[in-house]
Amino acid sequence: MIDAAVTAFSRSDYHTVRVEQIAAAAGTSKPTMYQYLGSKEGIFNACVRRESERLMIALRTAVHDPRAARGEDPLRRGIRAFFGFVVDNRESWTVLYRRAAASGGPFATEVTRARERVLAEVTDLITTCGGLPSGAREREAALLARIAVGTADAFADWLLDHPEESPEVMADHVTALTWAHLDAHSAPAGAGA
Amino acid sequence: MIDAAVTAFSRSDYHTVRVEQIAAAAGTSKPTMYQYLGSKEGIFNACVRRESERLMIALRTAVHDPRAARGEDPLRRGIRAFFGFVVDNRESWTVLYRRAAASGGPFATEVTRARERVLAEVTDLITTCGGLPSGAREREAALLARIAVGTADAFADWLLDHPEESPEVMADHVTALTWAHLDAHSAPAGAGA
Amino acid sequence: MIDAAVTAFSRSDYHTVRVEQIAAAAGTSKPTMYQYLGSKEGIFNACVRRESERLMIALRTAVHDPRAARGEDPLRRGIRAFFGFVVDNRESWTVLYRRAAASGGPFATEVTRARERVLAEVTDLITTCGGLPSGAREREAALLARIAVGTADAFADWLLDHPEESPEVMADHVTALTWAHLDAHSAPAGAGA
Amino acid sequence: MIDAAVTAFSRSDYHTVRVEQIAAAAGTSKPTMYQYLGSKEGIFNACVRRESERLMIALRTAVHDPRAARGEDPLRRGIRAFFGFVVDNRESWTVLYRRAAASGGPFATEVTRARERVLAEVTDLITTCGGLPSGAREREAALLARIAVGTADAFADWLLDHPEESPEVMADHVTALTWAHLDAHSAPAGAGA
DNA sequence: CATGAATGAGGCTTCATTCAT
DNA sequence: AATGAATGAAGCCTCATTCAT
Repeated sequence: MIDAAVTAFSRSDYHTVRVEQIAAAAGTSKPTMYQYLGSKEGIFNACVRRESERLMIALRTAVHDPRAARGEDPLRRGIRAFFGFVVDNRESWTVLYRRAAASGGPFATEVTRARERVLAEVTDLITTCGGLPSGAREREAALLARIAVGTADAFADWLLDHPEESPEVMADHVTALTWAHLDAHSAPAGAGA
Repeated sequence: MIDAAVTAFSRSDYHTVRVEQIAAAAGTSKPTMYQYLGSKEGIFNACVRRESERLMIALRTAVHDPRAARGEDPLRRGIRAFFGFVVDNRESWTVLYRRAAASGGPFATEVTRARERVLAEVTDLITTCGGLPSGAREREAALLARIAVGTADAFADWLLDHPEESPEVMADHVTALTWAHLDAHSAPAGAGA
Repeated sequence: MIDAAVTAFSRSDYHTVRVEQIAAAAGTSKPTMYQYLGSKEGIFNACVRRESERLMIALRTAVHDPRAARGEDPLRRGIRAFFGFVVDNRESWTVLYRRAAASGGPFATEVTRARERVLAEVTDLITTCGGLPSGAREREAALLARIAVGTADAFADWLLDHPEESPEVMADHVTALTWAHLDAHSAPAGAGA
Repeated sequence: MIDAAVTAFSRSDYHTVRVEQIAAAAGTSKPTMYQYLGSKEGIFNACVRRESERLMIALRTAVHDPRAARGEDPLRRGIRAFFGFVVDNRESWTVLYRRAAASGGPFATEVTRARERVLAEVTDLITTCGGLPSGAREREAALLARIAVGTADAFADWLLDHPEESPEVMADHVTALTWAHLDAHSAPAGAGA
């Protein structure tokens, strides 16, 4: 039922999606949805909450995965998981990130917070993984998280037009990019790397 | 009059913005707006068109600026201009990029095209400036453009929460980042850069 | 529900009738009407279709009525039924004939066609009933139909101002008039008949 | 200027005609029209008044025409003139009769009255011309007038589809019809003439 | 409990109508 | 005197939301 809602909200604007549309896609009727989710905003929030949770789990699982190779960088595993999630769950990602970015003002309680939660999680990932060079504080981690998120978003778009690209390779790019920024930050003079 | 519309559309969702609201902010009345722009979609399209144009001009001007230092990289000047535009014209940028990204389906003729135009312009900038290392084709330029745009977007957000940061320095970061990606792309090994 | 619409449309111009007005008269609300009829034009078309059907049925029933006196002219029975319908259902008639005549251009799909359908039905009645004198072709039947319709319309108006008149007697007048025209047409000399 | 209005009002419904449309057709601008006619209703009333006057004059002129043949029936001359007017001035007639018939309630002061004025004039024509047989009172004249008007209207429509018909011959039909009715009225039994 | 049917509230759009030029 | 530009008022339509079944 929420699945249908996620799909719908990922395809169109919040205001463009009609509750009846979601109900039909979910194989039920409007009143039933209202019984369970309370309101349209409730439906949307439920979507955000659930997909948000899924992303968090994917991230944490990847980072703390005991089966992971010892030698691999936890940060790298995290980035890979994050990036993979965005690519594999484009609908979820759209609802989580794009719709949240689109809503101006305190539209839905959960909506704007969702973006922050995503950002916070990625920031946390970067921070706790200790990938930051000496002198880098959490502030830098936050900026880095935003850039990583923006990059992943851009890349997901890119894959739409170029399906032949390998997500794996691209994940490497993003990781490299992140590291590159860490270095660049240490010496923000300008050119080179 | 379009100014008011841009401000409004940057603050809220397309559907949330009320035409009367724009009219009031523009110091005029609804019918007057309809006389000039035809419809709500017309108003929005006008915004997109104008801001789009402003961005293009900013970009081209910066690249071909004869007053620029001889030795400076045209690509760098372009990136700087682009980035500066996003930071200095957050409202324009929101309308141009975020709103366009948020609209699902072929919402407005101009809207989805705006995003592509922005992307195309940046791609063009990267391509024609010859900043790409040997072996890089236009496909890489397109990907790079998306990443640059995503990064700039993420960064503009960052500035909102941290106004003490200097846009200048941050512009350098982004430029560095772009270069970093160029390098990373050549050798996507992973670490260092 | 359509009853209320017919009454409303018979009382005022199409544009003067307010949908809310109809809804109120029907004991329901605007959205309900739109759910069933789709649009204001849909409401009007529904009226035209239904009343049109009623007229057709009244006509055909009268002509083929097996209980009718053997010796009576089918044409006469038809004219009587037609005339009776116009007099007894002034609202229906107004919607079917006057509103259709008033609409300039191809206003509503059903509207202009309604008038033609009425005319066609009456023409058909006259033609098939074989009431035409020798030498009369279908062209004369069509003209005759128009005149009969116009006469009935004029007469219905007359009854409004003179309620004391007996419709029965007047129906005879119209029938006589129709016959008279048939004769007049054969010898359009001018006087007497 | 009124010419343009008459043409416009004959082509479309009162509400469908836009004042700007009339102004454009008249080669002037809206404010100018308002200066002269005061309001949209004023414009319409002016049309009705003028065309009404034209019809009256045509009728009276024909009836009292001293140049007319001595032996010809004045009533016949009147009917002929009336009928000719309807055919030759379809626009005027539409505004005068059809639009008036369409307006329900006390729409425009002049409008509903126009129809009555037309009817009254024709009634007067019939009455004063003394064509009525003994025993006929003005009531019969009024009914007769309505029927004549309705017939003329129907006939004008007919001519649209059959331009090859001669108005002259048809005028004879109508006159014959009128006489026929006079006779029928004397013996409203039914058939024959 | 789950649904078909109903509605209250509100948005976009359009005209008839009037000032400043 | 004639007009381009501006607006107040009002209508159609839609959608989130709720009763009776």
